[in-house]
Amino acid sequence: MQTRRLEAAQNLFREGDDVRHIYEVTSGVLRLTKVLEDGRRQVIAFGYPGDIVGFPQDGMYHTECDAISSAEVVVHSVTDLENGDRNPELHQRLVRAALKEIGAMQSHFIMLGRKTASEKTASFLSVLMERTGKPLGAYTHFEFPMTRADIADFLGLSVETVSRTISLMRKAKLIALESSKSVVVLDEDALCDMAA
Amino acid sequence: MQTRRLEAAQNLFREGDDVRHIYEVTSGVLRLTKVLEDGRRQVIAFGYPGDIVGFPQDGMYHTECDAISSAEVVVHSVTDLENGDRNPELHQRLVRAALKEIGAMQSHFIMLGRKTASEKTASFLSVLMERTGKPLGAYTHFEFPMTRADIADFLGLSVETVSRTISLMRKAKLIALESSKSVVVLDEDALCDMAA
DNA sequence: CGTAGTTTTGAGTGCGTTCAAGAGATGTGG
DNA sequence: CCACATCTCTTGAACGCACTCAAAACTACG
Repeated sequence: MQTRRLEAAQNLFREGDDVRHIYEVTSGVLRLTKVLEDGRRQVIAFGYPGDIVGFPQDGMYHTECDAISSAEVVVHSVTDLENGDRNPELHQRLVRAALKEIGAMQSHFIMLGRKTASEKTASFLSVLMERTGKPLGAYTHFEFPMTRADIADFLGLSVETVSRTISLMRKAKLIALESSKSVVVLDEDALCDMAA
Repeated sequence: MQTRRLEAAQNLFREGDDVRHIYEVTSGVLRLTKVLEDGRRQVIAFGYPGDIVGFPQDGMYHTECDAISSAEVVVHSVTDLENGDRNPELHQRLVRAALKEIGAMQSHFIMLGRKTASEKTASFLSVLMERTGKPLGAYTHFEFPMTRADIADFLGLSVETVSRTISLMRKAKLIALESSKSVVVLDEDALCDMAA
């Protein structure tokens, strides 16, 4: 079973590259991005451990993929996704991952299209909390490697709006910041309410 | 091979229903929608002939699916998506369709998150033209069954903005309207430019 | 210690929204 | 077949949310 290590900021694949492998994240966090010619960016997804990235279309990757923290991935042959003969069990796992990806993207759609800046930001923190949070006394603590710009490009907002919204959540005592990338959630219910 | 007919406005499945079948559109147009509790809607995709809808996650549909014109679908067992043993050829076709769906959704993301109202509307008409347009003299003509509200919910805009933007495109002589759902594209290049 | 990148905050603007009203289309029952 | 009700589409006016521009505070790194 082949693995690969990535340093923070290192590229895994680019849009348009031929797909030979798909990757299963085992540690660290990856970022999938699409870019318009004029530089506007959209972060499609973040790849956390357990996620699979690099689904092909017409034999090509359709996003950029970069590590945003040092990370490790298991390398799978794309053949196992396309064909069930070679390794039925792995094949089924990959197909299931693709379906999960579709579901996740569908949820992200309504966020991008129909939620306000506050709702988007609260949803984002809420999901991260569910996925990576650890109890800290009565509260929940988690860290994340993405910058405000990454979050903004994920939510379809400007960096300034993300920062401002997080500041508001701080002032409203929903969260506290240990550093700009380390959060303590003080009021989970209020955070979920805000996510709408 | 089992098929099913749907009348305009008829429901095919709802969010939360157990997935037993997935559907291949053979005629007409379907609409996949997600709805927030307060009524805000997001159209995830339109299902045109050749498209496959109803990909499951955790055994459940994650969108509503309604016909927006009379339509016909081929009914496939969800087993053939999940398992390659029974019908390898069909299985492969369904997996490929799922991957295509992921690619299409990724493109839709940057539209929702990073494009302006004009760019969104032009992209929408542009894609529809590519997919369903027929030559009409030097121009291209096509019709579509979705209302302004459907388009708005697909693009993350208000009905009024969609209507206004289309009116602007009319005044700029990029398009002409035969009726509100029948378009003649007068200047393809300008339309593509506008799509950014 | 200096430089470059990130985050925060402030001020002002503009794009797309909401609210409102009228025109146009579609369908139903008398 | 027409009158009426309903839904869709368009257009106008005014508002407000999130944006851009600008600058300062903070952080990381060589």
